[in-house]
Amino acid sequence: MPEKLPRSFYQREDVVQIARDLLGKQLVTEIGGVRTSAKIVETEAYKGSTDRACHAFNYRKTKRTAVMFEPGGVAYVYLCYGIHHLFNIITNIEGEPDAVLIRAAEPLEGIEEMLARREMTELKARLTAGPGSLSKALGIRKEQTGVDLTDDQIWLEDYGETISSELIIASPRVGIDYAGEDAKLPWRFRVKENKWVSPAK
DNA sequence: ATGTCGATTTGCT
DNA sequence: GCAAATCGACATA
Repeated sequence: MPEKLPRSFYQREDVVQIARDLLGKQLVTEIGGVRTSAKIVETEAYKGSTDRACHAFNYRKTKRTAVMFEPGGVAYVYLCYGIHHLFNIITNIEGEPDAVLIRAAEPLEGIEEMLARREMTELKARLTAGPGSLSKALGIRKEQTGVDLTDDQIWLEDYGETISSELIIASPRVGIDYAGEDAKLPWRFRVKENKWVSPAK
């Protein structure tokens, strides 16, 4: 039987380690009465205290980032470029605004529903490759910000699959040139030679 | 296959 | 005002 990841998984201190650990876990949503799930194959870590690329850098708190200061184990969904809903998992203890962005996953359950949400007819990697696409396929919208990940709307399951470290590729995050030196940190993780990751750079 | 561009909320200058 | 943790449409080659 799969195990729902407990709050303690998210409340650990090292957000980079959590980003690695999330590879191979299943992201499950039950929104609108339909269960959909996908196996995570690509993530990125953001650390509020020291990382210029993070929205809550230097503990900057706004209406949008307030949820990042909550104890680990809740969802942070924000709108990027005015259109895309990007799904993040808040980690660490209350007051430490760290997050992991889920960038890509392999579709497993509810594929018909995911295709319908994306207005697609054929199963292609595009369905869930890239943070905006993935959220749309799983039915996640910014209204889900603050949802408790140990509750029954959005959660993660562990099927005991571990991705060995040789299969994890670390690389710099994209689209964050404004972050200066921090843009070079290798905090993006993906599963090697996996067809479901977003286009490699 | 590669490039440019528009969509359109949020927060900083 | 403008640029952003993006994507897909459309153009050209």
